[in-house]
Amino acid sequence: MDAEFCLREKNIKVTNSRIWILNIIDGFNGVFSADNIFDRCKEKSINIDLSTIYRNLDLFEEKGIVDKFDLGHGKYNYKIKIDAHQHLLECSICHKEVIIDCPMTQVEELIKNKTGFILTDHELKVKAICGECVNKEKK
Amino acid sequence: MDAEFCLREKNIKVTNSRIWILNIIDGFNGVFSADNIFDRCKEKSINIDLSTIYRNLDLFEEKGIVDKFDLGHGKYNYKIKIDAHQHLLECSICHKEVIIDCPMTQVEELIKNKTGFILTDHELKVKAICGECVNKEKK
DNA sequence: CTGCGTGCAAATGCTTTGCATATGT
DNA sequence: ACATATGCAAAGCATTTGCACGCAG
Repeated sequence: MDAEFCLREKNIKVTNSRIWILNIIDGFNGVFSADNIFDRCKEKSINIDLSTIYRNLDLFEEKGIVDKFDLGHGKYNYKIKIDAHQHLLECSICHKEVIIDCPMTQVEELIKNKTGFILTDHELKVKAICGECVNKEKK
Repeated sequence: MDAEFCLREKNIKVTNSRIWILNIIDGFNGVFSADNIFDRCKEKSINIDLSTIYRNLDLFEEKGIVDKFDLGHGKYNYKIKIDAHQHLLECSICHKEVIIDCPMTQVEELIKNKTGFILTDHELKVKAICGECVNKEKK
């Protein structure tokens, strides 16, 4: 992964901290937390503050570079977004559509965490009603 | 909902706090947090400590009465478990099986939170490999 | 009676924020 | 040059814990 390219591509200002963080993240295969990055920095004697890590993880999430989720341990975990396919949600009533990032990432991690099983593939179909139609129905 | 019955059924010692909490939870339709319960207690002038609420929510989660999940707001949300169907996960390699509670609850809430859409139905198929087979593959 | 449940107060731990300085474009 | 990013220290906030007392079985 070329960290610098990745940053430019997303219109994020290129800084040393960000390059280091991206490279470190890339070294973990899979899930990591803010202080995993912090620890790795200390190992490498790179001085990056935890707050900087949090600020950048937030930024990366916003820019679609990482996913942020929770496994119920009272802290956030992150994961590089790869193969980030999307799903189309269509309201069964008014047929309005929205696109969402595949929500299975977090489910995968949850299942891995609870059972040790690794999801290799999924097929997800959902039916949904949009908020407005729900409200109309109530009246 | 008969709170007392619900508790006995799950072999949980019946206490006033627990009955109150269950009844309050039942009054919310849908998602709630620990301090939603706390606030409602204060409104009703019932003296239940937040720590008691947390302790009991943990217990209820363990006993399968509620689901605990996170919407990315830095706090936990809970939801009464209704229609708690399960999924069978089978390892594609050794065919070992595990049963998990349907993981879509959290997805539902996440989607409701992000898009306003309410999921009304889902169909989920997954392929998975168990931890041991993953390790064997690595060698 | 006896152990579990609870209130209270304090601690914990992750995450966020304010501010002065440093850095990238 | 100028806005943005960062380090540092301190604050914030949800959740947890220790302890003495109270209550259910």
